[in-house]
Amino acid sequence: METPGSQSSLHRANLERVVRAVRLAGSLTQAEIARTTGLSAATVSNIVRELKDGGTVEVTPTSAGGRRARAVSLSGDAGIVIGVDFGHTHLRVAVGNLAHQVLAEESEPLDVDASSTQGFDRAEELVNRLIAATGVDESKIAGVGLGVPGPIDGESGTLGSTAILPGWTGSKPAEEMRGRLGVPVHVDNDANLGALGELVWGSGRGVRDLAYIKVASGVGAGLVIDGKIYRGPGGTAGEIGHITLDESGPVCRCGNRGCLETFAAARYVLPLLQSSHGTDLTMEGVVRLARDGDPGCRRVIADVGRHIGSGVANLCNLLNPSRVVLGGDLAEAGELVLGPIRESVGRYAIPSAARQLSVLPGALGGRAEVLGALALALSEMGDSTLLDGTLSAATPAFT
Amino acid sequence: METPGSQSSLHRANLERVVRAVRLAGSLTQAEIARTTGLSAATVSNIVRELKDGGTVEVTPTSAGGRRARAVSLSGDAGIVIGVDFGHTHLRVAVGNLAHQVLAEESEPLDVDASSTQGFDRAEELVNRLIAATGVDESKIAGVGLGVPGPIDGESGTLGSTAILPGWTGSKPAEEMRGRLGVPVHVDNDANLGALGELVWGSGRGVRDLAYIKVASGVGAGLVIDGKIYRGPGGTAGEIGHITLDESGPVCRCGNRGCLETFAAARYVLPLLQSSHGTDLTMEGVVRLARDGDPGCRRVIADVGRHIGSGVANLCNLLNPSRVVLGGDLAEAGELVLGPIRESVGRYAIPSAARQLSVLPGALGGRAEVLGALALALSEMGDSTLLDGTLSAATPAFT
DNA sequence: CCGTCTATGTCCAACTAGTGAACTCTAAGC
DNA sequence: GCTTAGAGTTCACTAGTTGGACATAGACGG
Repeated sequence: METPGSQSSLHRANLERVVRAVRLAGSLTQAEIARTTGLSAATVSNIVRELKDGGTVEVTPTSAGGRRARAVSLSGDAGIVIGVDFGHTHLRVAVGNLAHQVLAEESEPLDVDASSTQGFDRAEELVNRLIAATGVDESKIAGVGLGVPGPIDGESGTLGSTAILPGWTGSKPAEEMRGRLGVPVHVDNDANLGALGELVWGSGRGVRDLAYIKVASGVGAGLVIDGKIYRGPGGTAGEIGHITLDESGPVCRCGNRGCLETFAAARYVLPLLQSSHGTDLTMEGVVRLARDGDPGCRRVIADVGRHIGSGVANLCNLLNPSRVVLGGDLAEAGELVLGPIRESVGRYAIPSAARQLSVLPGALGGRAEVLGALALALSEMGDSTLLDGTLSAATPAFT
Repeated sequence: METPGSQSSLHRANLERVVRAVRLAGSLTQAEIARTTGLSAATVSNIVRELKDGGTVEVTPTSAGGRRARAVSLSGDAGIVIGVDFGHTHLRVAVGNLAHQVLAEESEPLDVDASSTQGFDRAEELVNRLIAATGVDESKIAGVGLGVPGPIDGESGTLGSTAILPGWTGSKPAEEMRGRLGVPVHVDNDANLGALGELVWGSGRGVRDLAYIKVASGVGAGLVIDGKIYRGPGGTAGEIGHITLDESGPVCRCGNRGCLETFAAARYVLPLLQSSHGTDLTMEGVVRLARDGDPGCRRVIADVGRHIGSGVANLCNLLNPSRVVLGGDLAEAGELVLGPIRESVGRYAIPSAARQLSVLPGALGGRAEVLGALALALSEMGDSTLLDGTLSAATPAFT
């Protein structure tokens, strides 16, 4: 860290290499570590001892001078990460460890009109409750990922104007939560986190580039390019909801006309069904009715799918992701909405780009965002954090 | 290389670090190298000696035991790279050195109907001529970047169907050229190379994310994300020309209707002016007439700009690049086309994304692609190639 | 014109960290 | 019970970086 490019940094890199290998495999013997990392057995021996002393790693079977295959695995309590997701109506929290396991997860309703302060209070409470429930040491928290349903200004960390949580505009969620929990907090918007969540734990496993389309009260997309969230220089990448589909279409809340959102988002779609199906319909309800065979709801969902497909076709021509994952309430409609999407993509995207695109429903449902927040905390932390001793009570008092 | 993660690799990394620092600064003293790289003066001393012996670096003023500030710079003949660009009607070749300087550049007309073999023959000839002209040693060629006006299949390196160079479909340009020149050849399509060229030498300097829009007989975009060409998993990213603007618009050669290309590309636009301005009009001619005040041409160009702006607005919403550079013949029209583009972007893109977007004309004109090819050769080579001794006749006979 | 001062580059001894080879240990197979 | 093979450790060695001592040369001031 101090001296970039000199033995100590090499050593650090090798430590990380070992940790990464162990994490990916879950559990390895030293010999296997040596093979997968390319390091010599002797080096691995030293590194494993160092990590074991530091507490980041556990050596399972024998403890003394045993010989046969001692499995090395990340010690469960080396550090934990927390994901917090503020949704339109929910607050969700998940606790995970550095081995990418989710230890606990819980959600509770959140009043939309609540002030941001109340929201953060509730979040802090729920985090503490979950930590207590899992029985881990609070000091082991390595980082927090935070999802908010609105645009975040990259530099200042300020939450931009969002019609979803009216009282929250201008607040600085990362700062707030850091103040309460005393650990690094990383924020991003829900679409980006959903993308990351599906990539790591859901329908995007095995892919490096993914677009996560979330249809709820608005329409947004989270882009993951080469395994990392792509935010764009201004932090507003992925605004698929405001692609223009029809220059003379309905006026959108963004001020333009005929945005994809005006054909697909709940706030514009639900009114279409009000005269026939009553006024207190939700997107969830429409999906349920459609699955039960209601023709009107089916038609509306298919139309929404077609329009989303047009947007995805544009996305596909421009970005050519290998996978598109549909999230939000609408994903529950399954083929009722995916079919029309695929059809539209097939029609409007150039064939070579469309051919190798797979459009899948999200596998995580409403959990995608919290899990993405967890993944964000893990990735922002980097593997090095757990080697710094700040976590694992390593570096005994010799300074 | 053999042993990833062990002193020799550290040494390699440090060699590269020094080379990179020198390249970026052009010329540095050892003390400055030590400061910018963070390495110790002793290490720098050793590394510089090694590089000097290897021939990759030159030490300028004194040669013996002098003390005051000996400038270290990349030796001009440590290696050269070559860029080759096959355009619609041109063949362009540029020769550059590892210090990112262009040593020679030349273009000649190329018959569209020529076979690919003839084209490669001509390219080989021109490359040899330029090498002879610059007086560098042919064995110093480190790599070649090759631009072709059509889609390249990433895996096989096969040129896809392209209406621009009819006889070339199915050829493997990289293989062909490698066979002739005997050095690594990297291919990409002209839009991607144009993007890279403008990024490194033109209107994109200082930016990390850029979209280069090339309007010629077709409309394509090259995307650079975080300093690297983004091709997408299928290699077809950037197909902005086939974004659908009007579902019931004219039929496009891609089979869809109302693609951006049908409103902006030469093949669709020129016919509009045939009855009034004659049949042998070129895009260049239209631009010239427009600049001279011809109202019909001005109108057509403005309309093209508006449509391109719609496409850019979509691009902007989805990807949020910090800069869009317009290339191709159309760029010569300057504000006549940029104005309408900006206007359209302002209208159709979400404000937060549009606000920080700058739309600029290309600074390199028709040279963007060759220079991009040069840059591709440099970047694909990586800094390490010139440390391998394969180039610089290092590693004297002691094995 | 000369001494002093300072920054530059080089040399050397010390130290860090990885490696191959030898060695110890265990469990399995005969 | 003996052998064998794989696992992990120890040790001497080597590669490579570092801090400090040293030589050098130009700038500055007298």
